[in-house]
Amino acid sequence: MVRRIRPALGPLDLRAQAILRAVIEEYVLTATPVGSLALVEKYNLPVSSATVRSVLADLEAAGLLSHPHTSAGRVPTDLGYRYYVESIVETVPLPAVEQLMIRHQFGQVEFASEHWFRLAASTLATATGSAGLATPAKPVAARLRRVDLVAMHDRLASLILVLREGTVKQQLINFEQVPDRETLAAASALVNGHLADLTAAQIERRLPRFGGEGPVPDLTRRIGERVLRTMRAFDAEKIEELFSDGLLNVLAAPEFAQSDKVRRVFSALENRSYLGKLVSSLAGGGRVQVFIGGENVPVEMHEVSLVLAPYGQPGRAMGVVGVLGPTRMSYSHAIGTVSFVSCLLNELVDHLYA
Amino acid sequence: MVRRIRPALGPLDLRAQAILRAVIEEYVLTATPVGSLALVEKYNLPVSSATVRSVLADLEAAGLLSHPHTSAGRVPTDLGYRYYVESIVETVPLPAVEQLMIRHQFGQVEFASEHWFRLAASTLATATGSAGLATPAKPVAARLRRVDLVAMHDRLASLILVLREGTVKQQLINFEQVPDRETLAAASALVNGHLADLTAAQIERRLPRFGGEGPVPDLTRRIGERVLRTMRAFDAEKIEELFSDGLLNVLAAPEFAQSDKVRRVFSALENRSYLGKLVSSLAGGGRVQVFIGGENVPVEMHEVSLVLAPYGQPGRAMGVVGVLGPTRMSYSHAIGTVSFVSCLLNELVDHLYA
DNA sequence: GGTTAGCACTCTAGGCGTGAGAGTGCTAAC
DNA sequence: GTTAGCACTCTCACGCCTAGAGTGCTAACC
Repeated sequence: MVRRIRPALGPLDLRAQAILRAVIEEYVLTATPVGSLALVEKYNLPVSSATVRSVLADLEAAGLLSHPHTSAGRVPTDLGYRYYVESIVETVPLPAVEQLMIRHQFGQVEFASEHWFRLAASTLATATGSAGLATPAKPVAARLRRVDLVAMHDRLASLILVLREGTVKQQLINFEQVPDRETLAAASALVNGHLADLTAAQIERRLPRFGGEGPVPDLTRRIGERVLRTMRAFDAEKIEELFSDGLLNVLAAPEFAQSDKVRRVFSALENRSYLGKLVSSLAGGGRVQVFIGGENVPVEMHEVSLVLAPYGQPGRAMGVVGVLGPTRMSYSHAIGTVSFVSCLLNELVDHLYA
Repeated sequence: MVRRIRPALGPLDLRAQAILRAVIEEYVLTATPVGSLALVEKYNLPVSSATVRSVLADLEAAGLLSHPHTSAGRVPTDLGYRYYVESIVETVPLPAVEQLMIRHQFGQVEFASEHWFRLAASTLATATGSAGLATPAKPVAARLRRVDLVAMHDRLASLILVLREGTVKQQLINFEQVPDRETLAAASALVNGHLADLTAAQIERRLPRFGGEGPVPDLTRRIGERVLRTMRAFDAEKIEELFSDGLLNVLAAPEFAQSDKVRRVFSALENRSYLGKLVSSLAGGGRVQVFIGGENVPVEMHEVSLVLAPYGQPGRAMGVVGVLGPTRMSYSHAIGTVSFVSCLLNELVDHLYA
């Protein structure tokens, strides 16, 4: 699903690594091709610019750097970033100050899972200066905790499903005439008795067997079917809810000065199907993963990178948080931040499941 | 709040109106300044280009048209559009075919209010080629229908508020040790008995009076307070939920070829406070309203127009739907579409309230 | 008086050439 | 293996120019 190109070269010698690193970090900073002279001056390299030039030529031959034109400096390729991320950069944990600030923000917010994702996205956005992404922790297979029937008026009732993971789903049901309160309560009690703590699959098996029960068999059956349908829909929906924040950060980057590129980034984010795939591939567990520029399959994402991390409890409920930014992003910082936020969400989800 | 500039001129004579109309419609179509010759040819005007030129000069003097530079054609001003919208264009209802298609879509979707807003936004987006906007129908003052307490595990419970308008709010509550099922049920029954069908203000008055009741007075009191807080928050939140769709449509328009303009449009949409004000000013009732370019207060919205309509039941629950597009948009079509969709939502809300 | 043809005028968009500047790659010396 | 020196290449910014579009004015016309 993700075209992952491994650097097809032996380990670079230390000097080459240092120079690659310098090129990348300088380019991340300035967004302009970097030349040999600038490198020597800014990074106090113990060699002359001529030597640097020959190393740069080697790195270019290896496919790690490229050349917009003859008389321009070097620009990292996707492969260069990949090598940098995997072999050069050390993952620095987020500074304690920032950790504290973020923790504080999470302390401030209303204690309801929905707020956490929004906050995660916006926190990531401000901390990294890119766009923050977050999906809710989605249960692998939702389990019903309880249903409730509430009359809205004499022809409409509201069916409320509380799922074991704390999510609430609501559905409206039309009636010729809504049954009285006791009947509704009896029906939902019956449904609760039979279907509580079951998954959609289990409910489906159980459903035929409690067809004609209770004082109003039709009603019970109807509710049962609605419950099943709703839970099925919930299980099926991929990442319908992908919170994002700070898109403007990304659009402000100089590489998106032309509006068509802006539009491409934009449609990248609307490409839920690809992001959905990434998310589900990540949800298996593991740590922070990085998807650089052209490694992303959709063309509209060839100029952006994703730094994503799963969170939650494997096998129970998983979600993903991360960052979307220009390929030219500070990967070390992004990785550190995403990693921290995912740990934070882990704690919260753990708390939810005790 | 909205700087509304009324055209400060007497009624234009018919020929001038026809020419203004032609200029606007041609400009909407082509996005390039329109010249006198093109007008005569395309719109079969019974006069020569010289005559048209003198009329154009008059319209420009009146502030309805402007001139990018000496040798360019005319471009409508915001005032020109305003005059067009108020005095020239006849509001055409949406063609029956489109009406049917939209109705059909609404028939397909899950019967739950949340889906309607999303659908409204996306329908408007595709129908008008601009960005579609929709806010949920927000009750003037929410009324509690019922609360429910569900244990999640032994230290966490979920408090569920069903509001009379069909909305469901959920909150998590921490415990040292969650009380058993019966206690929770008793407590929520007590709360329901006292607070059902009340607004936040009423609950606040009632709250002190049922302090020490029931088997677990502390619990009851705690829930009561949480209920109040949640309902307060719900009443206070402006248009936290503004669904939008089809932003890419707008960004693709030639007037946003430079990326800084794109960014401005973008931040316009994130400017929830202004949109919120518009929404609440509209929510009083009334029909479709149009806000053209510079009539909008925030600078970042000076190049876009809004066509908004309220829907819902005045005094009970109101929301807003509409369209955001470039100033150069087909107002007649937008007005027709927005009007139709707001009527459709009216029907749905009516159904909700019976 | 309103309308029209004719015409000079104005302004922009785009193609072209030029020169400065940046950075390379090569070579020969260290 | 490293470095200084230097010729070479390419882009970017600037100014110039022309073609084209559209106006505004004037004088003739109905």
